[in-house]
Order: sequence, then structure tokens, then C-alpha cells
Amino acid sequence: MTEIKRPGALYQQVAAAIRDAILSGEFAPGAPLPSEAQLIERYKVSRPTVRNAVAALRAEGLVNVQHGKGSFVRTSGLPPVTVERRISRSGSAGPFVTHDGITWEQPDEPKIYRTETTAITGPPLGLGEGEALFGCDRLLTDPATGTRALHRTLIPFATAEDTELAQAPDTEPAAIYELLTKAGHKLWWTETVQARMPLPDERDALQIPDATPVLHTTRTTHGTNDQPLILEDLRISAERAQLAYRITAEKPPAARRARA
Amino acid sequence: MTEIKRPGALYQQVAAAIRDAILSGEFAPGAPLPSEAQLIERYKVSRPTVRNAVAALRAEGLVNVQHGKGSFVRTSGLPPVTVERRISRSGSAGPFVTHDGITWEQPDEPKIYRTETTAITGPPLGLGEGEALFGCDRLLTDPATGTRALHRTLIPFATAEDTELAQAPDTEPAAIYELLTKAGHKLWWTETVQARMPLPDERDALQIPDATPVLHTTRTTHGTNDQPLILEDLRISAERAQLAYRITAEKPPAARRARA
DNA sequence: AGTCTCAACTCGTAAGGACGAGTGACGTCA
DNA sequence: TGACGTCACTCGTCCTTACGAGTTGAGACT
Repeated sequence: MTEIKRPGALYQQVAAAIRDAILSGEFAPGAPLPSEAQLIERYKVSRPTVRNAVAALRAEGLVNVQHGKGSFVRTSGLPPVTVERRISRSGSAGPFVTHDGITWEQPDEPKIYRTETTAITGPPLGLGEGEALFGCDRLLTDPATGTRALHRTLIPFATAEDTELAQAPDTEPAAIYELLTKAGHKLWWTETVQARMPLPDERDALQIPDATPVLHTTRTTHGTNDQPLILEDLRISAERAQLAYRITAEKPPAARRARA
Repeated sequence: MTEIKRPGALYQQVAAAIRDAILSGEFAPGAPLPSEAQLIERYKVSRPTVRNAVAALRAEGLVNVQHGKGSFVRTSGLPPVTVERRISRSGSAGPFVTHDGITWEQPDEPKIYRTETTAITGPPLGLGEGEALFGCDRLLTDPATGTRALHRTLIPFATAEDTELAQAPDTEPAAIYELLTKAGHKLWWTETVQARMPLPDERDALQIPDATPVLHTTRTTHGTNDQPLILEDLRISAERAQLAYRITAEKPPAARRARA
């Protein structure tokens, strides 16, 4: 038995011992951990204790477990995809809206539907709850890396009527921006970023492994007079992606306060 | 026994049943779940199965468990703190650098130290590995909401020598920007956002509850000639915070490609 | 040689029992 | 009345045992 330290529960001591072994290089990234039976032998504890310890390491994102094969040290590696959150100068042509840095593909048809604003989606659009919206959901993939993302566009009826969007709510964002600009709007955007654990359907659609959150960005497009026109929504596995922004010094604008 | 559905393992069926009960409003946010004993009675399963089900809900972030008290439906609520990621016009005066939207306090002294660039910190600074750095770590708190954040400043020796930063590596970011501007730099910034599960020490320092990730932003300050001058690093619990950006249309700049 | 079956390995699920530890309320005692 | 201790309730930890299910390779059969 490799020696075990003080703090707390047995399974935590075992987890700490395995964690140290990983960090010290005894178990290299990608390499298999000892099997449960071997860990039982090594630390002289029962199987539930071993499983509890491994579960803790799993929740930390240190270890991957595969049924029938074994447990493996997770290869960290920097997020391979950097999504640049700027507004591309539409060019367009590619399979999707290269609405940020990369060229996405759409394996499925965009799903178009109608909804209403909620307590979440209403405020950023400057609307109450229950106002009519066009919605369009897309599953995007980056063929180069296999990264997947869920994209959603929400178009208030008011915005749709001023353009031809009512006839084609599945217009791609870059094209929407173009339409709005042609309609006389000078556009700017606000974007918020949140992180949370994925819902079961998101785990599914985005193929998210254990203990990895989703990055959830919400972008509001503002037109002349600063009124909100469009709401976009991008969800992406945080394992494979990071977001990138470019910031320039700004003259004191109309003071905009952090919301409580 | 409230009826139970098909899919998969028993504990998953129980978890699904409880999840539905929560979503249907039978257990309101903040309200206590039935105790383990009651769940055993209700679903006619053993205690490990109940505990496994509750653990699943915990990992989803749906439920909070308190030793000796019970399990409670987690109150979601939108992240109460919005951190605006722009460059404040330094005004300064407040307790900390209001380097984004809010006024932070520093309960502890900033920790100043020396390090070297790593495989992570080197590239964004345009340096190799092992180059000397000044470091400064801060714990920030927002007294209004109790939100906490970890802030780190990394200053390459080259940058420190051109200013007076070698004497005071704990200068606050807004003041650093001012110094650099006075030194003749026209500044701009890049910022990347990642999300991941917290390390044990981050869970501690930021008081992060179960199943909530950290938002990890890295900001590089660029000066004239676009060379990187400073690296900043902000880590914050994703439960209490979201990041906000303002984006304006840009003329096609020198093409900047997404890193692989 | 090629295919197939099976056995041995992995982790996953489920039950049962026992005890420890944190919390809060109630009742007793000063 | 007030302070304190006990007790009943919660979840946390740990053990034993048993069987199911996915994966892989070795051996037998065709």
C-alpha cells in the first residue's frame, strides 16, 4: 500500500493519492489507471471506496472512464478551437455563416419555429413576456476539429416585418446583418458569456464528456436608436473551445451600469 | 411509489422521476427534497440507489445537499453579477481598480512573487518558456453580492523596466494602463474566455458550490507595434457571474486567424 | 486461413448492514 | 428565565456480496 495522508474520508485520501500519482507523472496523460481490482489491492480498501475516489477524480475532470476498458488520465491540451467573437465582414459564400472565426457546417436542416419571449429572452430584446418571435435552431460542426455548437436565432416580429425575414427566418446571421444595414441601421452588438453544466439534451447534441461545462453566449444586435433587433445564442462545449475578444480603449460613453 | 419510466438504470429512473417532480413544480426552488428515507419509501429502492440518483441531480446542478439538514432544489436565478469587460477610463480612487464594471474590494494583501513563463503564459506574451516575470495575485470581493474573483497580473521584465513597475508590481491594472499610455503606448487588448471545473484550491478560495464551473478569462495588453506588454487573468465562479462584451462593426483588419 | 465462440478482463448497477457526523429542537436542570 | 445536554433527524462513509454489461483476445472449429 502506497502511503495515504490525513485529510478526511478514506476515499478522499485514495483520490488524493491517485491525483498525486497522476500529477507526479506516474500515470501519464492518456495512460490507463490501475483497474479497480488493482486499486483495491494497492490501497487495501473496498470497491465502493475505490469507485468513490475515482468518481471524485472524474468530477474534477482529471480522469475518463470507459465501460469495459478502464480509466484513463484525461489528456488536457489547450482548447483546440478559438471562436473569435467579432463581426465578420460578411463576405459569405461558405457552407455557413462564418459569423465568427471559423467556417461551420450544418449537418442537419435548420429548425424553424415560432415562440414567445420569456423572462430570459424578453429583457435583452426590450420586450415583455409573451411577445411573438421567429426562432431558428442550428447544429453547427467544425469539420476540421469535430467541435460542435448549437446556434439559435430569435427574431421579434417587429424586426421581421421591417425586412424580409418573416419569409426566411433561417437567413444566416451575416446575411441578416447585411439586410439590417441595408434597411438603414447602424449596428452594434452586446454579448454576454455564461458557463454552466450542460442539460442532458445538450450533453447529447454536443457530445460533451464528463465534468465539462458549456460556454453559453448570448448576442443582442442593436440598430439605430440602440433598439434591440435580434437575439442570437451560441452554446459550445468548453472542452473544445475558448472565446476570443478584441478590446479597444473607449471614450467614456453613456455610462452603462452592471445589471444587479 | 410514483411511477417510474423505462430508460436505463434504476437510479437514473429515480433521478428522472425526481427531476420531473422538480420541473413540474412539486418541489419548488429552495424547497427541501424528501429525505433519503422518504425517497427509499416512495420509490421502493435501496439507499445506495437513492443516493446515486441524488448524486446525479447534484452533478447536474439541480440540487444542493447539506449534511445534517437535507437536500434542496437549487434556486437558479440569473447570474447576479455582470462583469463588463471593457476598459474603464481609469478615474481610479475606489478601493480597487474598477477594471471592469464593478468596484471590487481586496480583503487580503496582494501577493507579489517572481516566476517564469510556461507553455501557457509564454505564447500570449510573445515569449518562450522560462522567461522571468513579476506576478501579483489578488482575491477580489464584490461586497454588494459576496461574489469573489481571483485576479493575477503577470509582468515581463522587459515591460517592468520601461516603467516603474519593477518597484511596484502590485500596481492596479487601471494604473498600469495609465503608466503604459504615459510611456507612449497606444493600447489595445485581446481577451480569451474559457470555462472548466474548478481546481480544489479554487473551489476553496472562490467558495464554489457543487457542479458549477469557473469562468477563466485571460487578457493580454498590447502596446504600440502590437507587442504584448502585460498578461492578466481573472477567475470567477460561473454561478454568480456572467461576462459582458460590447462589439462594434470593424473594418477588415489584418486578417487574424483562429489558432488551431 | 478465416471465422466464430467463449472466457476473462474491465466498469456499472443493486442490495444489505453498520456506524459516524452535522443540525436543530425539545426538555431538563440550575 | 436561561443555559445546557440529550435525542431524533438529516446526510456521509465504509464494508460485503452479487450479478449485469461492454471489450478484448485466445482458442477451437470450419
